[in-house]
Amino acid sequence: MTAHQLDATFAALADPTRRAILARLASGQASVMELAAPFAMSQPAISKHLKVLERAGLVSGARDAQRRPRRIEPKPLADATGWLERYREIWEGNYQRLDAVLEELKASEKKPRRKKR
Amino acid sequence: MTAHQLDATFAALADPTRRAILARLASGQASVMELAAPFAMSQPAISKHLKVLERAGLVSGARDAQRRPRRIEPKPLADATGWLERYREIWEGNYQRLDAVLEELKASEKKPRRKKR
DNA sequence: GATGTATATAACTAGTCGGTTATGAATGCA
DNA sequence: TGCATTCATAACCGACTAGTTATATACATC
Repeated sequence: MTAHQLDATFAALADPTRRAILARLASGQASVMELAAPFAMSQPAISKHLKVLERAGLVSGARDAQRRPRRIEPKPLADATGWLERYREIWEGNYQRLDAVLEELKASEKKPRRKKR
Repeated sequence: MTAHQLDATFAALADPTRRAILARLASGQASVMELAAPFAMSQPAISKHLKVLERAGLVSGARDAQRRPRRIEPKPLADATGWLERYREIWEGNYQRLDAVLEELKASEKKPRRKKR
């Protein structure tokens, strides 16, 4: 999983319309018209959002006559979740207190040039 | 947790420099100069990235003389992870086969106006 | 008080984003 | 064949992004 893929995945997730589309697709595939229905937005706008999602690999499309039903692709979403979870335990551990301790250590082992406030 | 907060969080994560900054901060707080060191990028560019991270609430800054050491803020990151995980089991469950079944059902209960391929 | 260091801010630029309207292409149906 | 439906694409626009250089601010040190 490359950095570029993560870029595209998180960028795709950074828009409420696209997140809503993904949420809708989580409950099953849907056509463009079906996906567009809930939004006060033109059909081409939805097609553009779908293109962003497809370019990120989060969604794929089949063909059924004129319809292009889309479905979710779980893999890159799992990768993005995985990236976040790699750091989760560190983030949620109480390292802020540890930071302070390390900072004190660093400050005292060098010549103490910083003034406390 | 509002949609706007999720927007800001995912947008902040959609840049490799900012993800690297977060990864660095996961191992302890750091000053701007320390954060800038690994990148072939000017100091103002890093300050701007930090501003994006702060505006999203992912990072907070203290003050220590001229230095502005930053640390990670786990809460909004946990919220974003939470959003992804809400759908994870659906995404990863084998709903694609189920989609097909549902589609067949829908097609057969209405007048079958669609032609199979 | 002068100088150096760490950081922020301003002004600028090129490129991307998210929307629009208009139009075209593929398909099903009368 | 002709019409309706579904969807994509093109051209355009204003706002934002990610970088730059130059400069200002705040503080420590000499």
